[in-house]
Amino acid sequence: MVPELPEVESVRRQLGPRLEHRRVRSVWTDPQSRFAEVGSVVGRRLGALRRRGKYLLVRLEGDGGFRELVMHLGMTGSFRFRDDPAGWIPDAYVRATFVLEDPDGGRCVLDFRDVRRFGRLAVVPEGEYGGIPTLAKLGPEPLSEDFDPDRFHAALATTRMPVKPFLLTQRPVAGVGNIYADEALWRACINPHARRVGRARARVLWAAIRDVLAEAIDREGTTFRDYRMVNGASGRFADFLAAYGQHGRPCLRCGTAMARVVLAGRGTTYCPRCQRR
DNA sequence: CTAACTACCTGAACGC
DNA sequence: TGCGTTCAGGTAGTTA
Repeated sequence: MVPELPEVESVRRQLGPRLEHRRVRSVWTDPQSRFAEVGSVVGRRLGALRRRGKYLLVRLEGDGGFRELVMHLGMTGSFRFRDDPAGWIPDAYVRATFVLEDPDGGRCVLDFRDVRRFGRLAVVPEGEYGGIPTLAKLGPEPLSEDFDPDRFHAALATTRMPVKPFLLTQRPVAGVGNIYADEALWRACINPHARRVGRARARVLWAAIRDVLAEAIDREGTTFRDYRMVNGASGRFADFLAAYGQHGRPCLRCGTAMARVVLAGRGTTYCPRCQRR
């Protein structure tokens, strides 16, 4: 449901080729959604669509210094092309619409739809994320070489927060949200309340994060409720969840009933036997 | 500076 | 059937 790194990466792969090198002809934004500054993308040519954590970034090519369009799907954000063969009728939840023109003059219409309005669209000078604090302090990309097991262990040692809420801050690693935090901790047999994670267990968690995110990207993410691909399809990782949403079901490793608690205000599912404190 | 708390937002699910 | 309440949760802003 919730767009985390695998979901955002899947969106990036589908959306990117259809944005790059196109020029923005016009933009409409929902006045209630505080996206007014996005109007400044009109006339700009779009560079490659990149991703950092759960953020999508597009360089805006134009006069003077480069600026950047920063997009976050929040809880329920999605992009759809209105010329989609499956048909896409804009509804009350479309918060922004981009009319794009390709170099041959062909036009297409891209809608940003977001029921709960947690999504964000912003335009900033390229790389200047001071107004987007989570992006400014974002940890390393988990599937890049910047994500190093020893540095991850060191990062975990800098806080006294329980490990799961700390993962959700996006500081030790980028892009892990509630679903994949529960999955990675289950795989690593680490209790979500743990306040100290030793070097060896940090390495296991490091590997678990990389593995679960890579597997979820292979299946185009998890669709729990709202999340959809740009083409409207659902992600196929939901059937492979071992922890998230599985409370009451037997643990896939030991058969003990999975437990659910609220930790730092977030629903948290774990195996009380495999993931002992 | 860190960490804890709350607001934001709305449909779905739930309870009586 | 209908109405009110609770839940979901990523991020940002505020407070201690």
